[in-house]
Amino acid sequence: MLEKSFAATEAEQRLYRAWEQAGSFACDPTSEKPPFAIMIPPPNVTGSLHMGHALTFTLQDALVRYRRMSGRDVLWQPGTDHAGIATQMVVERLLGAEGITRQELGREAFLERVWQWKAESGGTITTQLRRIGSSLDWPRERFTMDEGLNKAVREVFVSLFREGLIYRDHRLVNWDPKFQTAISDLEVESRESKGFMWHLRYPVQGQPGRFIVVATTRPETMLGDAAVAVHPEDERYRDLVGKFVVLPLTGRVIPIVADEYSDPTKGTGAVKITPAHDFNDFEVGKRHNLPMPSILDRVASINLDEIAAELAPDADFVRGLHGMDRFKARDAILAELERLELLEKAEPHQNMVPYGDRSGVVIEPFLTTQWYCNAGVLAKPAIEAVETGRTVFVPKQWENTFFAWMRDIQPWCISRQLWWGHRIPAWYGPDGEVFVATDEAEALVLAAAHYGVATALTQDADVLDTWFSSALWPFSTLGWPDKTVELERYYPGDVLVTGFDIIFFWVARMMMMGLHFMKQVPFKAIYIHGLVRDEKGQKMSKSKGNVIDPLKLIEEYGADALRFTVCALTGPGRDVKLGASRVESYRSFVTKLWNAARFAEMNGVKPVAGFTPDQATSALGRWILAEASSAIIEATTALEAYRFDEYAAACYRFTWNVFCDWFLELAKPAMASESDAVEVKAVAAHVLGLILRLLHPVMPYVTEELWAEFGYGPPGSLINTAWPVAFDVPAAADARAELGWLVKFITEIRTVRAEMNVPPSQLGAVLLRDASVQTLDRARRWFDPIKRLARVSEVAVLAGDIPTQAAQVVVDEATLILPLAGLIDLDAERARLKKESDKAGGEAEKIRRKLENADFVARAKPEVVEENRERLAGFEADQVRLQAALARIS
RNA sequence: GGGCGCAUAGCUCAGCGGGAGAGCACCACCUUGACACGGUGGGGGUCACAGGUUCAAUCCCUGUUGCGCCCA
Repeated sequence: MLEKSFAATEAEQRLYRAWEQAGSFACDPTSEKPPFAIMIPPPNVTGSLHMGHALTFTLQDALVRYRRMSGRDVLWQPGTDHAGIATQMVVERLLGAEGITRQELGREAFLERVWQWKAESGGTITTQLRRIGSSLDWPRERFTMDEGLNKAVREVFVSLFREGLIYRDHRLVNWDPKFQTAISDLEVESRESKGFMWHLRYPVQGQPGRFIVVATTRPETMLGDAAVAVHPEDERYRDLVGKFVVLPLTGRVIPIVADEYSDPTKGTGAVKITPAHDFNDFEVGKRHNLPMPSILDRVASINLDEIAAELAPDADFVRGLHGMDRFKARDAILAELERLELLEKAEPHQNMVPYGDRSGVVIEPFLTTQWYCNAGVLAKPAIEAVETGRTVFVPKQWENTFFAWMRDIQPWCISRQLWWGHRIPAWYGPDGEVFVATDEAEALVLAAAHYGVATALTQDADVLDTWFSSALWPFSTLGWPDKTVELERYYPGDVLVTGFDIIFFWVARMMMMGLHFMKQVPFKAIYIHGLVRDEKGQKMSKSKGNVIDPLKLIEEYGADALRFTVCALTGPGRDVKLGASRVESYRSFVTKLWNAARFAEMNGVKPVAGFTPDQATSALGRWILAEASSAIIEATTALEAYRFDEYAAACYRFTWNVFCDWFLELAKPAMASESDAVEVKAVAAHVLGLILRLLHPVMPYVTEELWAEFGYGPPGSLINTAWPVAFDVPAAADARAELGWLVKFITEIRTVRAEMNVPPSQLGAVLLRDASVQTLDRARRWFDPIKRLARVSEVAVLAGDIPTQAAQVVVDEATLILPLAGLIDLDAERARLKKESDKAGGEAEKIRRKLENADFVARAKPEVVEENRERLAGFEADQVRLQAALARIS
């Protein structure tokens, strides 16, 4: 016997363990079934489960469970990525607590510590993914730093290098002075901040007293200025182009150049050009062949090495800046310029300042030599794959975002000055010659060939961007570069599920690498979901304090409730606004299902071996079976279209509003009757089984629990039970018509009784007037349910005049008379009938006007015209009957 | 500045060329033989605004306003 309520926590742990131990999540490469593969965008190994994970993994798990039940051999590939910076940070922080730095420890010992940390703590996220029920194929779990994946990384690097698609280049990168590494422009967030636009006066050489005023937000970089640029068409400065200015403080002479980058409408129209410290200036510098001195070092302190030779002999102030922090140097330089009367003004200014998203410090454009990948070339096939529909975005609009980014993709800086990551497989000879090879032995062979003698080499100290290895995930996890059965079978994957914020990160890179190395797209579809926000629609963030912990929600309401909530709220292209109250209200649905099952069990409902829908003979049975079949179609269609909201709604509606509200209520008398009980129970069992199957992808625990409890199959077997398919029910249309009538009949009586404030405890008679034989028949047949549900003592044909005190209701051709002596307010009843009649009249009038329009009748589709004629007839008939009812009591 | 999206009941959102819907919240009644995490009934909307196309517009087009996001 089922407990009074569902003990989610206990069931979740027990069932998940059972599934995992039974190997229920495993794919089977030898299977005859068609494969279905989802690669997760690997979560960060340092991460812990947040609502974003809860969303994406719930949706993926629903898809995966649905496909598994639909007879596909499902591979849902789990794993994590090594998250270079994040992981290194975590371990450095631990070392910090012991009072040691990574440098003191040394590279090798440090990496050992990272692996040790990974072994101890790297499983947090994977444990938590189990909590929300993710049916990932755990024995196949991979890590981007695994041996096999490392092999793939080296293979790819060498291969792209030899094709000329990976190369070294000296250009600006986004430099994080805290971590002292290059970072991706995607790891940089622009924050609006209140700063100043400082106007600096640069003296024109040879024209004493004449200045050119440049406006800048970063005065400290003036030490590295290589030119002043003005717009070629700017009249104010035309005569100065080709002349020089004496750079204040340093005494260096730099040219005034004409370049369209300078915007005459902004600031003074003249801009200082610091090629080594600004991305735009870098381009200007290249156009004009300017020197590019850096004046900051790796930690963003002033470094004069590259400008020392050109410093004026008396530039002691500048010499004193060496080693000073960039922001202190800014203050010092401004003070000095002011003293020299070279600071014309300082205007308050809103500007965008780049910050490292992990370090939180201001990012510096920094001139270094790094490894680059020619993303422009790799992007072309990826763009084409989406253009030709080999990969489709769902919803489609996201392909615009993808195109916009891919068509303007910049060279991808793939080297990082970190220790934790895939070491770049490049070795240098004593003269700096580079040898790229999959391992050192091969590099030594190359070097020996190059130099003519065996030559010792030094490996590049840097590691690759984490996304370089994540990009290979869709095929590296399957064993590439080896030709494995898995690779053959599960590549390309069916769908990648992720948030739109990830399009640039994994999606784009996986597409590029997948197409280049596998010659096929990595996934046929990309389903893009929204972000999870709080109930007010605010982004969740620690600083706002509005973060919701999915594990807490699971503890409080159960994983099924959380999962159902997520599905129900996931519409296409919409963010998910989620709060505890939403989960709480959907938990009611879990409880409702539980209670319905409990009721069924109490009434001896049990699956009947060999029962099929075509055996049903009763209208009630045929009706609920036909409704169930419709629900199967709705749920399946929704899942096929990634409409998680519609899937959830279809299940909810059928279970609650059809099965519980009507079928079970109507079945109560039948279950108690000798003659009808057998069939109705068999039907109930059948339909409940269908409900459990339909709901399993979204509510795996409660459905699996009930599945076993009722003996539909052994414990833990629902996960591998076939997804239901729609079926025919004999005389379904008749059953639907009959039950449709019954529902309407009961509802109408309920409505009028409620409006007349008749207490439910008081039963009343229903007298029929003008009822057809069929209606009389039905009323007789369904008397028990009508009695129960509409609080009716008897249904009879009206004999003679209607009682003086009665309410009247029109149901189709019949008028129902409810004698309510002592309970009815005749004025109120007249008002009610008049309102009803007016409503019908109003509708009728609207349609009549439409039908009187010759254009409408001539041009509208015939079926629309016909439908309107029928509706008009219906409203007119209702109005006539309501008028008649009104006349009888006036 | 460029691009994308959104605006429908108090809230969250479906619908999307021919009858304005759901869930939650709200109000009233009901401890009826699974369920008060329940049952029954009800109220509530110039479908942002202004034009246009059409026999017909919440739905398509244009513009306006407001909000959100992405890119520069």
